Amino acid sequence: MEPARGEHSLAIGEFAKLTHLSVKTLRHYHDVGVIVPALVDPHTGYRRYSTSQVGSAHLVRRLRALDMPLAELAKVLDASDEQVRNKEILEFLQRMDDQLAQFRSAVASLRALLSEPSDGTDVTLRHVPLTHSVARAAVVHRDEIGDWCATAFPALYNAIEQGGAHPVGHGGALYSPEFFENAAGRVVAFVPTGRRVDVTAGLESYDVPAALLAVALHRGPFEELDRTYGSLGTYVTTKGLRSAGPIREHYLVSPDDTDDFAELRTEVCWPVDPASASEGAPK
Amino acid sequence: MEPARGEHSLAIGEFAKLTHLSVKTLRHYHDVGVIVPALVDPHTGYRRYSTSQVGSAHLVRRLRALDMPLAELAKVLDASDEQVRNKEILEFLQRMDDQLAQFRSAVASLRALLSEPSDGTDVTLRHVPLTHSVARAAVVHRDEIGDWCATAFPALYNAIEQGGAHPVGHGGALYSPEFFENAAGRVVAFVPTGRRVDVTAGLESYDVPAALLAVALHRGPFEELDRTYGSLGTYVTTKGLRSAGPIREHYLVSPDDTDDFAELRTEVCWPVDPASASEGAPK
DNA sequence: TTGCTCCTCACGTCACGTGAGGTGGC
DNA sequence: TTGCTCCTCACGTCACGTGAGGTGGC
Repeated sequence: MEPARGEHSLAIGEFAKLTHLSVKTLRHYHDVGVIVPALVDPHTGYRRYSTSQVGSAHLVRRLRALDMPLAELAKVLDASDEQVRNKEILEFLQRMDDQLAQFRSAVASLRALLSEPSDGTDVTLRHVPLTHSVARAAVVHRDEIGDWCATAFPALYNAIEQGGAHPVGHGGALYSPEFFENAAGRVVAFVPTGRRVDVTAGLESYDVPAALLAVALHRGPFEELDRTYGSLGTYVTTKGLRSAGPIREHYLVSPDDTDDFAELRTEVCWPVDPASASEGAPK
Repeated sequence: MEPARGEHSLAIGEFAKLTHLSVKTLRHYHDVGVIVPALVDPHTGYRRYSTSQVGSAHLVRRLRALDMPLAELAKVLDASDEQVRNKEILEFLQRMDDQLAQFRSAVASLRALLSEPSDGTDVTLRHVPLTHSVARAAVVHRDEIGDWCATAFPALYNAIEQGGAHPVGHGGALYSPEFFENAAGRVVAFVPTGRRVDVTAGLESYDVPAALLAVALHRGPFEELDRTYGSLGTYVTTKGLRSAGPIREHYLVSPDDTDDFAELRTEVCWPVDPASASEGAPK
């Protein structure tokens, strides 16, 4: 890219003043291709920027202030079409709104932890029978679990309807230990149907196994599930129960039912070995 | 720290389930002293966590969701006193409010850049004489410039009053090239007094040098100063003017005068070599 | 006893910042 | 010509994640 006629060229230090980006930052942006100098002296390696690059540098500064990754930034700047570029930026701003909401709820969650006493969550033991269901399984990262469920459950309910069947209970999911221990692992989202249903690609007919479950009811947003997991896990541990199989969640009141996440209700179910439970009973 | 009587011990994988922190993360937190296991088997190295540690792990998760640095987190958790701890957290939440405001203004600044055309800022050339002032100088990082000015200027106005003098113009500051090029550099905040004033420690009597200034008026928040710098710097470059000395800002309407940052008015002044200006004149 | 869980390095990632040591431009 | 600006490595930082390779516990 050569400077057009009438444009003037700036040394990196001058360009830093006009853009409020540091020299170190500018060199880094050159390395990764975010802002490439209009000219690089082949002999000395001196970078020369054109005054016409100042505007996009200002854009870069603003997008970086909002933590847009450099790789995405490079793509945005490369967008040949002006309108494509602005559309991508507006989509990014949309994601920023989501982040803002997350931020707010993180603050609320911290305040709640400080103000509310560690609750003595009620735990009940419950036998559940094998349950015919329609399910979708995948390896999911914890960060993406919300989005994944948001597409999985509509697909499941839709498939059940297409199959001429009806849900006979709330949707739920099984979480492998790796999901918690590695922050990513196999998740099975299911909706019970009571009978086998023919399903389309991407879904499967699945029998949720019978189990003895230690169950606690979680009230509120999913980000605060750790508290209920803590109470339930402490209960299981102190009672000397041995865990048996993937943890389950039952979505009694889900985001499909309410926009107020304080109203969400989730059963957290910790499968336990019946032998360990009966050992504890006589005590 | 040994587990108290009645507490039960958890392997790292179990602790991960109760806290929703990954095993890798828990090992890292051990390394840096944020969450130290209640017990480490000296033979096998196996970590053992007590159920009483679950609560502080939940706190850690929330503070990390708000990007509290681990070093600060370790201090918060070490706070012997319960009240000290909560006070530190509430102070942190206060800082979060500030961050939230910054985030909003970053979004606004991006939208403004997309919607408003690159403005043809008016630039004027102006000779200013040497000006007796009271000043405070320091090496300041760009991130801290706002806070630094917020303490510097009240100190300057106060010293002038104590010295029985009066300000004879708006406050301003000189910014060394390094401030822009390295994101940190010498800054001199000054308030003109028209005469010498005896000053207290930390301040100095300072003569702002005479200069020929290329001046542009910036309207709006300081985060958007880059746009005015871009216009002004482009002007100086295209006119073939040589810059001469640190850039100055004059705070015509400052945060002391208004809470609405859209109303801020800042003169950005680019000292230029008079010889280069007269060369341009005949053209 | 099998496999699962746990362990410790060592290195990678992301977006720069920090020197060291050296050369070019006005 | 002096000093200032610019250059390129190489390494550090922060908060983890990613394997590799190996051992302990039920």
